[in-house]
Amino acid sequence: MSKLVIPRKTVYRLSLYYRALQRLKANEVDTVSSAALAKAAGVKPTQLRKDLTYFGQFGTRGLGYNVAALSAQLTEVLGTTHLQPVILVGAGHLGSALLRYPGFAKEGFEVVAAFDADATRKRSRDLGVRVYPMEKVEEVVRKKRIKMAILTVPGTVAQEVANNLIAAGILAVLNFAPIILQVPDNVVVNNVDLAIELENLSYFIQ
Amino acid sequence: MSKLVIPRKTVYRLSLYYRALQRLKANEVDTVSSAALAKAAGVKPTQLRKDLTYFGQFGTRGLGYNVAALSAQLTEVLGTTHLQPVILVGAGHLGSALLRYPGFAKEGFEVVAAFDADATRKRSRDLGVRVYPMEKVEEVVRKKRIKMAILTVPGTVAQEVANNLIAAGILAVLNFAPIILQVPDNVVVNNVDLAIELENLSYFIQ
DNA sequence: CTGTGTGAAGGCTTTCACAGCC
DNA sequence: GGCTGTGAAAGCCTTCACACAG
Repeated sequence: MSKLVIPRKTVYRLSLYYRALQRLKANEVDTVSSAALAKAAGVKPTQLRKDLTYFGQFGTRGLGYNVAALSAQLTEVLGTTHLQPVILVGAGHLGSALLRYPGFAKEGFEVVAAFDADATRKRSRDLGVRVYPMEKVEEVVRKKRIKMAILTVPGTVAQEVANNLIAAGILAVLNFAPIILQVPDNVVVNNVDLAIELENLSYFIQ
Repeated sequence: MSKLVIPRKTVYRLSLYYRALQRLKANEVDTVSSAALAKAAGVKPTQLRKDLTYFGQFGTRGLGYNVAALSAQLTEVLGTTHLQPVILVGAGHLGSALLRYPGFAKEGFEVVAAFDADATRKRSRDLGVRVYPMEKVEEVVRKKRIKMAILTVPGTVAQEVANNLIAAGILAVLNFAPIILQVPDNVVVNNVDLAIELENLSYFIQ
């Protein structure tokens, strides 16, 4: 009922809160105030409280939030209760590094297969997952009903590859190529553009 | 005079426009309408025009924008006219991949040195830049007057390492560690959190 | 007295609508 | 006629102020 009314930015911050809660849990803290949690997440306390009200009331007045309970609620809202399979397309330098990046598995994502135009060149290194030739991508996506893809191919072919992925059934793309993908309305794209992040930083220290 | 009033989000989009213009230039297009450029950058035409008015008038009514001229103006505003030296701290999988990533140099950033707690383990591979032990970081930052750092150390030590960098004179950090860094007001941080981006995508395809 | 929940106010961005110029 | 430049309106998000609960 409430899902569609949660603002995009709030959803994003929920992940930050969740992260911070995991750290608190690891430190065996079991209650936290909005002030403390907000600081850990880099936001203002009122914003944290407002964000939480979008999907319920979880705190105890005068006390704060129960770490375990709030954590569970966030998992629920974010839909990260079950593992989500992901493919990686483009096993160059960046793609290979991401395959070895432990952060995805830690947050509940499993990279089940990787694809590259030149599958053989990468197979030799141990990437922990099989690298298939690009031609296989549609077949695998369809068969395993994969919905999410990490796209680390060169910008020149990114749109074309994205089109194929979408045709095969991919609904969400984490795009590292430095172009804006044109996609249908039902497909979500998040862009990670490292050069732009640097450029942006450099502006603010001029 | 105008720099401080340009909204943060506008600055970010200026980089997108710049990118799109480079592609147009490569294709020898020399005039572009706000509609076409906006599409390439993934925004609405009115937004593009509004963004540009923050620092001047560059178009010709009835015609559009001169690609080369607008491109030059953006370089000016973004302060990317001269090369900006950057250091990379933490040469693990992700850090090493970033060292080999051609996108930084292409956009005017030179990674001049890398640092790692275990400097020797990485030196063997050809990363195109020297990997120094972590203890050297303050010295290098001070001597070379480096202002920007890419932080790819584990989350557990990220805050501590960031403190050292800032003490040495770093003013901007591109942070890949999955924590929110607490920094003084004069320091800028941009966070890139790959797991959160994936989590965010997964929410929207539930 | 501490700390949450929330309507209302405020501020920031985006979008509209159209005047102005080529 | 086509397309930019821009004040005004709308929309969205954040912050405030304070009621309320433990």
